[in-house]
Amino acid sequence: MLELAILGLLQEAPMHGYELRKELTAKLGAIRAAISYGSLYPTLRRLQAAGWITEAADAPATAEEVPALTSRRGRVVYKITAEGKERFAQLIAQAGPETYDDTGFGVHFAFFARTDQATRLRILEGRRRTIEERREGLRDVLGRAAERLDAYTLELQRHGLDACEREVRWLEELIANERSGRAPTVPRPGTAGGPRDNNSPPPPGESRNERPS
Amino acid sequence: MLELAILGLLQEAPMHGYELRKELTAKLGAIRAAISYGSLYPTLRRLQAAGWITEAADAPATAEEVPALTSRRGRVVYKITAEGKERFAQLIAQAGPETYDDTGFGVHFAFFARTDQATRLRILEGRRRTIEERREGLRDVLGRAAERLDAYTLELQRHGLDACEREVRWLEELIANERSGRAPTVPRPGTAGGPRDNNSPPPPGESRNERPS
DNA sequence: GTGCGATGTATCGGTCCGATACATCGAGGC
DNA sequence: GCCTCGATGTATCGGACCGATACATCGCAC
Repeated sequence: MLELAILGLLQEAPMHGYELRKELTAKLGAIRAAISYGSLYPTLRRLQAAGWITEAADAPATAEEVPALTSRRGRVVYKITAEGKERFAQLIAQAGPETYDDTGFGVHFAFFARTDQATRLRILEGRRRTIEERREGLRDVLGRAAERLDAYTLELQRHGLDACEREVRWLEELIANERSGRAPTVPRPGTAGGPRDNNSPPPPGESRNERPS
Repeated sequence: MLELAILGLLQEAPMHGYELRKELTAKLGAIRAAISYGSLYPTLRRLQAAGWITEAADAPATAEEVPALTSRRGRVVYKITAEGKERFAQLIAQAGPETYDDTGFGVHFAFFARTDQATRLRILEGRRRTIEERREGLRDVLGRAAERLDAYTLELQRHGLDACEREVRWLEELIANERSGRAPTVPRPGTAGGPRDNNSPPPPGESRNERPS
């Protein structure tokens, strides 16, 4: 998964590790906390060894030589290679079971802008299937084994069931949109904050964003 | 986490590996797919080495000897030791950062029936804090970096933000209940199955599933 | 002039997963 | 009577990822 995410991000711009982690966190913030360096750096090394990315030490400010003072190691900028782009295309197009679990789906979805429509549809439907099965499992437990479980465990299952039902509905919307060629936006009744406003009302002073919709 | 879950389950009854996995899946189905044997068996070995569980080969049917025919290995039943119970109590009572991530919180919550109220409150509030921070991160990205991101990534963030807000509300309810000594049940508008019943109505006869919607 | 937080690269031990292998047992078909 | 097939059951191995930790530089506030 990390491999796919890194390749995808480097396709937009060359980056060094630290930056990569920040972008990764921004892009995948909805599905995982933050990528650990203990995963990131080894993976970068692996990708480099495979020839999918290359190291491009960033030139200091002016093109002037700066002759090895204190042997400044500095940041290591990685960029994707042609083989790397191929690899990305191959990874993004294939959909196995690991594409449907929480993390795998999230990463794939985050790069849907670089995925063709048929694959998008396939992944959305696979994910829906997976969540529907999880939902049935929870319903089973809540129905069959309810008296064996304590109130807290039960409440946990109910909350999980709720989340499943919600996600299935979300996926249905996305699938419908996908089929009709509309933009991937799901209507949301009363989003955070405003009672009837569609987007987050920016505090006056720094008003950056227009309204996207 | 697995260690805590195993110790918790074995506190209810001795079990063998396969059974343990099924119970684990039932109890934690809301937060993780299924425990892999590649985690389960090594962990069991580790717990046994630490003296927290012991192996108790189950006696075949009658107490009669069954003299080593085909060297039937059979199932290995594990039971918790006194030290194991201590270990469980210690693990369940302490709350660090790893107690607040998705998996850690889920496991702790699943054993809230064996946790004292002060700890429950501490964990619920820590979890709320964690989710609030995640929520703020998502709001930031949606507000500040919206124009840098494509429509799919944006939709993913919105869905994540939604889930965060929902979970915070759920936690608020649970915290309020906890403080007032009520049962850990959160009111749910149109739950699956019953329109007004509070608990699972055991279906008469064999008619398993009513109509879900 | 100095401490401190952000930036930046890197490794190590440990947890957990997915694939795989293999053996037993009861039910059902033929 | 035989045979296959799915559920039950134990186990290992390589790999992905995390959390803790270490260390170095830079700019800025005090």
